Amino acid sequence: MLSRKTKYAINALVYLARESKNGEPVQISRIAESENIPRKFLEAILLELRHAGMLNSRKGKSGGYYLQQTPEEINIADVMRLFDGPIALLPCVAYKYYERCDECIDEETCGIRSVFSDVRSETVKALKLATLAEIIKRSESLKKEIGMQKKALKKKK
Amino acid sequence: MLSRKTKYAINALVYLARESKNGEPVQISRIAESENIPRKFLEAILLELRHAGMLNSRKGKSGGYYLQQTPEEINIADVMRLFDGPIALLPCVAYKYYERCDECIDEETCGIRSVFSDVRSETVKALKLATLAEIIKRSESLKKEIGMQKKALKKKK
DNA sequence: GAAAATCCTATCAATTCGATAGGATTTATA
DNA sequence: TATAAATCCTATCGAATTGATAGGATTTTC
Repeated sequence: MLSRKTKYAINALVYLARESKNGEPVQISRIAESENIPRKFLEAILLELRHAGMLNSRKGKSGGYYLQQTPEEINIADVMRLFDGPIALLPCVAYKYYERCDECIDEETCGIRSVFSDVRSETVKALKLATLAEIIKRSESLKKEIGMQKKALKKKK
Repeated sequence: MLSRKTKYAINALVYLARESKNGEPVQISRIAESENIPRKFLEAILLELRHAGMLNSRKGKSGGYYLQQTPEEINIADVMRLFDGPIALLPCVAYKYYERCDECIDEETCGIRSVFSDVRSETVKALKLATLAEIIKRSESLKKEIGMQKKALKKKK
């Protein structure tokens, strides 16, 4: 499962992608209130996202955070790796963060590893495609769909 | 990442599928030594696997554990759920273990949820297909492949 | 009845996780 | 140029989880 930290980070990023289109900085407290994230905790999260190069900030009065990369560049895979470490379910199939399994005798012929290697590839592929832009696009097309369904239901009545 | 417990469980199950084909019980200590798992820890793991119906046991002298289901029936998805809980990365897309996200305003139109729902489906599908039989099959075909490669390399020399 | 196996509950130490505290630093602006 | 308002940064905390162990109860074979 995602850690709360990662979930908060994703929510904050999507919020910024939505609200700060023109690159205007948004204050921490505004994000915290809108997304229901503990203020101080969010502060630490945004700091890490800045160090990772996804966000940038302006200090002082009228300061705040804004996207440093485009919504098309920022993807869930990178965010997850930043806060939760490897996406792989076993260290021996991790891309960054690779580590040998201690018990494993022969990695090359391990059937378990083979299975988890496939899972990792699939997952990373999907999460790389899951950019902020993609997430917003999905949510908008879902809203449209639901709207259509409600209309159809009303007509039926 | 998989917990150590789940990894141990998978290793023990694969071992049993390999070594106890005729349904003969295998002692905990033998599995523990072969797979490099702390004896007492493994004891607790096998107990849980029995309670879940995957294993059965015989007590007393010449007792031990053996598969209760076939190697084709026992799959990684079920083992992971047993020890690590949901396979989904967000509680709101979990199959068993579903839970609402607290902050989420509208689950139906959440782009984040949509992404993680896709990931979950893919992952569960792959892990359901990853039965003990499939794992053993993969490891054998990998051994064959590696053998072939070494032969080819020798010939070249 | 003794040996040898599983069964079962309780507990422990270390780590991780979610969160907070408190002040240092920077910047806009009145 | 002082002050208000924002981020920056490090330290710390309590609770939960994780990996592992202890110790004896129970069952079965011979």
